[in-house]
Amino acid sequence: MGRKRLQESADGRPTVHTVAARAGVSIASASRVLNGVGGSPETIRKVRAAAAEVGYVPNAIARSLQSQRTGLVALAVEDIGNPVYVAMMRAIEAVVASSGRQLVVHATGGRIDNETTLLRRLANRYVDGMIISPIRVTDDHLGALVGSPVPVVVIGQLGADAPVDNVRTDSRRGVALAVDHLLATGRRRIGFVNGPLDTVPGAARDAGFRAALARHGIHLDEELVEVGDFQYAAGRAAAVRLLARASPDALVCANDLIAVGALHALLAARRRVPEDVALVGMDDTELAQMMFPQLSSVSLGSAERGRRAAELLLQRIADPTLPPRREQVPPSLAVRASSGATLPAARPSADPLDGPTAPTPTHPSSEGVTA
Amino acid sequence: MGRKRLQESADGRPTVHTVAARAGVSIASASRVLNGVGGSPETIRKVRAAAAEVGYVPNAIARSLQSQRTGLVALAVEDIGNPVYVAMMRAIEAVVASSGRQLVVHATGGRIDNETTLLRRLANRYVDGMIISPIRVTDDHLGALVGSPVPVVVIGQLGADAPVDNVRTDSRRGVALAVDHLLATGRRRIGFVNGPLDTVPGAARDAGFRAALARHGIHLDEELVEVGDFQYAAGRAAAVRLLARASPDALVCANDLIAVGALHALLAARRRVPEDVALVGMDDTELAQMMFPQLSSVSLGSAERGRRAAELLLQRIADPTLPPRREQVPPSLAVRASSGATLPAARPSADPLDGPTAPTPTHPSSEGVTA
DNA sequence: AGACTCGCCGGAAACGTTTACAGCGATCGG
DNA sequence: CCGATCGCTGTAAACGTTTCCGGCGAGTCT
Repeated sequence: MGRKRLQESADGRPTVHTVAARAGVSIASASRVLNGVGGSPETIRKVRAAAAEVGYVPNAIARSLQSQRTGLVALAVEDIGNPVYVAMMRAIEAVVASSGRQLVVHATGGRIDNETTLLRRLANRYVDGMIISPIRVTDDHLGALVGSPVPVVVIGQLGADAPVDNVRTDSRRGVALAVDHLLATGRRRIGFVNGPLDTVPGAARDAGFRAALARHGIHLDEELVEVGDFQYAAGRAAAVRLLARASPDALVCANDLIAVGALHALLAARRRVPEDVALVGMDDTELAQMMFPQLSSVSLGSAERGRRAAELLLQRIADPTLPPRREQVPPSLAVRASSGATLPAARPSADPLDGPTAPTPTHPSSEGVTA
Repeated sequence: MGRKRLQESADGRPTVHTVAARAGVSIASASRVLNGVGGSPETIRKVRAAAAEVGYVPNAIARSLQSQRTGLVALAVEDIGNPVYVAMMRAIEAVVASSGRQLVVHATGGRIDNETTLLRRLANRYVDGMIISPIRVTDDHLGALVGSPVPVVVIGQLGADAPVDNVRTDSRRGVALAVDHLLATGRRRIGFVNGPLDTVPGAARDAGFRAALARHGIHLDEELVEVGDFQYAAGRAAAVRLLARASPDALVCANDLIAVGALHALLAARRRVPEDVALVGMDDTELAQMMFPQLSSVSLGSAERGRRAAELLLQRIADPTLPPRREQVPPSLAVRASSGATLPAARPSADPLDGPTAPTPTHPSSEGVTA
């Protein structure tokens, strides 16, 4: 009852040997036919028939071992639930899939050790490359990055000299877009709900906010700044704290999740949006359009960044000798109902579908004002 | 300058041969030490030192080829952006990661051909198992499922006789929970915004809605039923159509995304929620709690289903001879502000954070009323 | 007609790991 | 003091595939 040696795999499934034996040819010929390279018409016929009869499917692992490539690409982000990463993931998945590869997703929870072990584990060659969007960057990171045996593309800010493929945006300028817009529409006491300052985006957005106010010669009242983390619940709590001690007429949030939390806090505190307080989020995720009123949001081009990162990665996999490249996606501002009104103006009853005074009725509107 | 044969891998990275040679032992001894099984103290010391010096990392592919397991688990869902799948994915990721494995994610877009090719491709053994949540089930599916050479667990409704591990919920009863609740709070003209009827969940929810009304002896006005797909935009459009021709005092939505779309449509049409129209979604995703007012929603235990599916899969990977099992997660109803008021009652000013008349202030409240 | 090319074929060597097996010295018990 | 036991080691086979290379028959060119 024992399987014939060298004929079928351990679990009884057919191998290339099975097919070859059944077709009466060598495994070399069988392999060639199955890969569509070479073979006489007669051989091709016999091998195809044999393969079909036994239901042969090549073993991807053995193939990988031989070809030194797995057809897998990894993506490591902090939280696969954050809509901004969902958008990135969608874009990446699309280009990765179009190259016949598949995506392995890791949720790092933003923990440094997780990320570095992930990077080090790359050395075991289980994937052909990796896209990582680290939220904190340490020297350890950098070391693991440059020493990585497989291509890595980083989405996000990185030291200027790091010899690593990198696609980034300018979130400082993104925050400035929001501030400019709010000032232009008559807001004066602009609050800021940020994520942790020890993260790369948190620090950049804080700097951007302060710089933008300074550029307009406006003194920043520290009471108007609050910090939580990049989640909904924390954003809501932070906004509650801020509202308890200050009365902003506008709120910039470092994140759409935070912005949604802030919207909750505002509505619960009986402030009208946008009449009493204008609200601007960041990342311009689908969430922004799902809220009521729809949220203005600074687009940091997450889908675009994902797409470009994936393309960079595929190119580097194809040719590892490429010099490190850096791409930049400019931010833009999508103005929607949550910051649309400078005062309770008469509503133009244009589109019955949109919120009070919403100027942009189109659905996936990316018609942002690029400063 | 050519690399020494059998010493390092094609790209110059150390192999077990490198380590063995450097330590002056055989590759068998090196391998044993590196796997922590056997070896004299002296050998262990030498091998460890050699491995550290050359920075040896074992090649996962070669290991997989030998051990016949990859340490990867696949998850195939329709849309990785839908928060219900995000919740599932999180839960699955947690248990999969705790077993030292990693998750490969596929977005099928709900297209049948995609799903079946995915299932057939399992035969190439690139993953140790797969969790799939098909939205439509054909005979082709079933064929590929039962014939699959690697374990597959299905999340969702499946033919009663299919010999496949399966975790499901009872969405018909879920819809009934919503209808009962709305009737109990005095609603009489209950509308229903559903997804496509040719999908498994769409059909089940339609049947559940009709059965629930019939059970209460209520005639269903077909004007109160509308169909779109399971996305936000389509849900919104469907709700707009429905509101244009009928005046429900409550709306059940097959999905939280649809419910959010319906909320938009309602607010834009100047219907107050819940005073004029009560709103209940399904899936009880994070989105439901992010809306204002917070949405009542029928929990179908998506995280729980994901968790259980992952456990089933891991068990079957460990022991493939297990008989097929089926688990059922009961639905429950989370009542929140969007259906909380039967009439504009006086607000208990309990928690300043919550919406008008919100009865459940706790955050990730899963305190649903299980009927 | 003979040397050459050319297409096809099969044997065998890789890819990098784990592991069955056998050998071998040292220890232990009688 | 000698045979059995035990722990350690190295050789080699396996996992399933692709591919290099030499051989061979049939044509082609001179």
